[in-house]
Amino acid sequence: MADLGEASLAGRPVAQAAGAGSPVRIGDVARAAEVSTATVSRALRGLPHVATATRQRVLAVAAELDYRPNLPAARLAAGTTNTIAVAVPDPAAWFNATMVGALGREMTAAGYDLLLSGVANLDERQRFIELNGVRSGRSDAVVLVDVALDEAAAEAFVAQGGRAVSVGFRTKALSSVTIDNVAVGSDATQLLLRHGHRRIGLLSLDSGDSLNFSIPAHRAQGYEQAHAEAGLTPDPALRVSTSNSWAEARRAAHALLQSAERPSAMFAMCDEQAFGIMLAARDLELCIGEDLSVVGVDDHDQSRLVGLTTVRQHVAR
Amino acid sequence: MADLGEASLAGRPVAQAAGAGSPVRIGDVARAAEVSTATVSRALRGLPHVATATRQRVLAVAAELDYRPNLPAARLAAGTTNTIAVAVPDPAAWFNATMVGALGREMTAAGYDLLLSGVANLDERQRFIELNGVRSGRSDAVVLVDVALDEAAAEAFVAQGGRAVSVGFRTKALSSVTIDNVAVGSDATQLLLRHGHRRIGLLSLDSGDSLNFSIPAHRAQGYEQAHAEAGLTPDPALRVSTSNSWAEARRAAHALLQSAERPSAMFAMCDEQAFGIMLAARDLELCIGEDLSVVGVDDHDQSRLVGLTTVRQHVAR
DNA sequence: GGTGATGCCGCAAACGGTTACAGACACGCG
DNA sequence: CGCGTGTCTGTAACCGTTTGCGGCATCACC
Repeated sequence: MADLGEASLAGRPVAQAAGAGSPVRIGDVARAAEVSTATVSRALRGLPHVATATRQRVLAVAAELDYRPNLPAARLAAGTTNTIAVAVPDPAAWFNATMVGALGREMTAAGYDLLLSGVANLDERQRFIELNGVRSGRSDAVVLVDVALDEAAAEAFVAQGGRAVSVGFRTKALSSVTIDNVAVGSDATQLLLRHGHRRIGLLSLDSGDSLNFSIPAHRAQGYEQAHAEAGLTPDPALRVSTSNSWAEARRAAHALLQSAERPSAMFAMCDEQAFGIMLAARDLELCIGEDLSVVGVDDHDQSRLVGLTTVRQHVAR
Repeated sequence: MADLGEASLAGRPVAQAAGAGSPVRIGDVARAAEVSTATVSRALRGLPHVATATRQRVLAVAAELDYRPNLPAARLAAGTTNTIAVAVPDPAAWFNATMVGALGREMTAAGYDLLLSGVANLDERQRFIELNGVRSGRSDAVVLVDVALDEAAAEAFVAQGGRAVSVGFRTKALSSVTIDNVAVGSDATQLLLRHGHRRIGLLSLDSGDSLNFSIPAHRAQGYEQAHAEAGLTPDPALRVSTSNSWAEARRAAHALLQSAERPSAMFAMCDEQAFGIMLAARDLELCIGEDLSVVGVDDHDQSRLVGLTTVRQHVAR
């Protein structure tokens, strides 16, 4: 049965793909293997209902012909894309990049493609959501990393059949993975309180360009909570807020650290800000660890170099 | 002419997309606008040969119906994907992340999707190249960031009609954008020589997991060259090599800095390594800037915090 | 030997767009 | 008025897979 097929391809050169000769289509494989395209399709994708001998013959012929299925065609016919769209506010930021890297590894392992979009403002978010709805068939699912969606939008998205996962914020309509940011704020603050600090500055994150308002809010809440549990009330004057650029953080910290009753410690939303604070401290010739303690949140490798204490978040699982 | 169309949609609710009612296809738009699908297709994509009135009617109807073209179908028919696949060794590394961010911005602006793949070894590279050839129609082009391709592979790729751009290394068959890494190495070394250093350590990058062997080689070449121009010969003992992890760099630097005739300056391939060196220096209670000068290459924002001198590369244009 | 179950396989109809080609129409001009 | 020219639009043939359904052996079993 398979003899003819096997025989016919014996000894032929393995790669005849040079030049731009007419691309090999599934029909060509079918013809060469003396089966129908249906069988080729099934055999190549490991579906059942294909005799072992047939499958192997098809596999051999496909390899011989160097056949590559046409993805758009397959996607159209199957109605599935094996692609997941990932939205991050800024692909270059440490946390996001690390997250994208981890997602990429998992997806590759699972046979999915990763479509990356930078989504930094409401317009872009809108566009992203529209373009990745089920209807356009661009992706099978989306994961939103620190790109918040309001409940209504999330519901509408899933109502149309969209699948979405959110990272970094919680939405009822979506499954989400987040860390407990109240706990983060609380832990960091408690740490400082235990070390005897009583004037702890809070450098919060502007919601300006970010689409995830809840993180700084929750961490600030933890900050308040830790104070409350210690029977203290934080001085509102110690609370400032900037974007996540170290330059802005530096300016803000500079001002704060020059004030009459300057804080003895600072809690920053992210390490970028923490670096800014440390720069400001250096400007003012304050010694980190003695004159000023700083706690950040992420966990750059570099953090430890400069003696920055951080609450660690394990980005990759 | 357009009256009927215009009239018929006046006052209707804008969004009737709720629920998972049968998805709107191009035919529905055509029917509602009283034109053929061909005209709808042309109108929606801004192609010529459509009367202005007709185009506007189609646009209005499409918006009204909340029509979203099905991408796989469009791609199949048009034979183009509007997608560019980007390969980077490690999406989380600073340089790569920054590059991906910049590419993403440009591509979004140009209407392209960015498909991201981590390509860290030869198998993955092979897979990437196969999957992104023209034949599979997954992407219109690829950009290889620090993922080197040998000439033969590159030629084969373009011979089949593939388009590729390489970043960080040069290949005859591909257009490539790279910095002059010999100059980088030379500049850095000259800087140190000018400052009076005569024993300059070189911390090179292993080619182990990286797919781009030429960068460290070129920089090392610049290092040699600068020495030669100054009439000096670098001590081979000062030349070590690690992966791009700061931990390994730290170990290597530790050993080097403990040796009898330790270097007074170090040139590192990347800032990750430079950080490792600085950690080692701290271990040994050497003062950066006095006992040891360190020059790295990238340009993290954080670099300036720790007094690391870097040769700056403008990643984004 | 008849019969139902089972396992492989092929036919052909989708999937939802794009586009070559040709038709229709208006217009200007000799 | 006939005809060439140019602009707009429709018809229908793809693009290359996937998959529901039915056919046909083969086999087990009564």
